[in-house]
Amino acid sequence: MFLSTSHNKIDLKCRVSIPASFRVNLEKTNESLILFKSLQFKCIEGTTSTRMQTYINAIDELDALSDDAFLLRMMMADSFEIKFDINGRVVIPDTLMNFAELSNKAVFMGIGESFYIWSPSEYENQYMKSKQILREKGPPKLILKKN
Amino acid sequence: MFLSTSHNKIDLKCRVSIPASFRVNLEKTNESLILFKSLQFKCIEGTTSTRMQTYINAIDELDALSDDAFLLRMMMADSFEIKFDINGRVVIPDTLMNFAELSNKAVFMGIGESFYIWSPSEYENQYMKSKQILREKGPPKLILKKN
DNA sequence: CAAAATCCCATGTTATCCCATTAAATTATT
DNA sequence: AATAATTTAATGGGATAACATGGGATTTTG
Repeated sequence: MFLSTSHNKIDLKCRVSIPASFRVNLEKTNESLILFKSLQFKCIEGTTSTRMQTYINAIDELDALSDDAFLLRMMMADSFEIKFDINGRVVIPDTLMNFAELSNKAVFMGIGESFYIWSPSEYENQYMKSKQILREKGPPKLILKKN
Repeated sequence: MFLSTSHNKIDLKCRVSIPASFRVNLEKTNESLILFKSLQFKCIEGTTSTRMQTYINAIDELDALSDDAFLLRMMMADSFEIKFDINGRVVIPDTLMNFAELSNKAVFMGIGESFYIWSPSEYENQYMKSKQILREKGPPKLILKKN
């Protein structure tokens, strides 16, 4: 499970430390890390290789000519299998740096099955936005039980 | 799995480097590389020999006299088992070069179980198209579904 | 024997590995 | 409880290896 938020520095080589708790989460199941462009936000999404594999398997079950299949294939094309260095750092690929408009700071935000990497300013925007929605519409109606 | 995108040069001998991560993916399962004409796009598709075998098996489950079976057999006829040189390069067969309208640049696009090889311009077209679909229809539904 | 395909080595660039250092957090000691 | 000691985490930078590519030598083929 990926939880909590932390602010780390991106150096000149585009290296950044993945928060230790996130790393432990990957290591204990011996999974590798996948980074890809979020389809919803201007941020990078990180997840496990097994979760990515379920997406890949899902493609085969769709109509190969459908828009959904097309978008999922594009998502794979914008995905990267990322290796850690001995200190728990990764290099963020150029295309992802540009897409999320990252420069020297990254905000890691754990959201359960995956996590987001934001630029500080974009993170601030989304954070404000969520507070406003909460004020206007109240807490979400969660359905915890499956039917 | 085949992930991410890279732009490589095709030299005068029609040689091109297969991205290292794709090669590793093939080597670790000791599979050979198959290249063939995409049935959907103006591009070359690359995949593993075992996945090609699943295509072959799929033909037998179709009506042998159907158009689908006919098209799949034609696909096999335009397929090539490709050998690497010592540096991880392959030679792209003439018919595939022509089919995908390749000249001196190739865009390798990993899409999970296989990958595409595009001309830069055709790649650009498809990429733009995907961004437009995403804008108009939003992310694919399956991505929101939890397992 | 000529033309083409294949093999093998050379090179520049980029990414990766490894060690050193700083900062933070945790535990131990008085 | 305060401070010292130890561990863990985050960052910086240089050495090394890997990758993509060019070009020549050798083999194959028609």
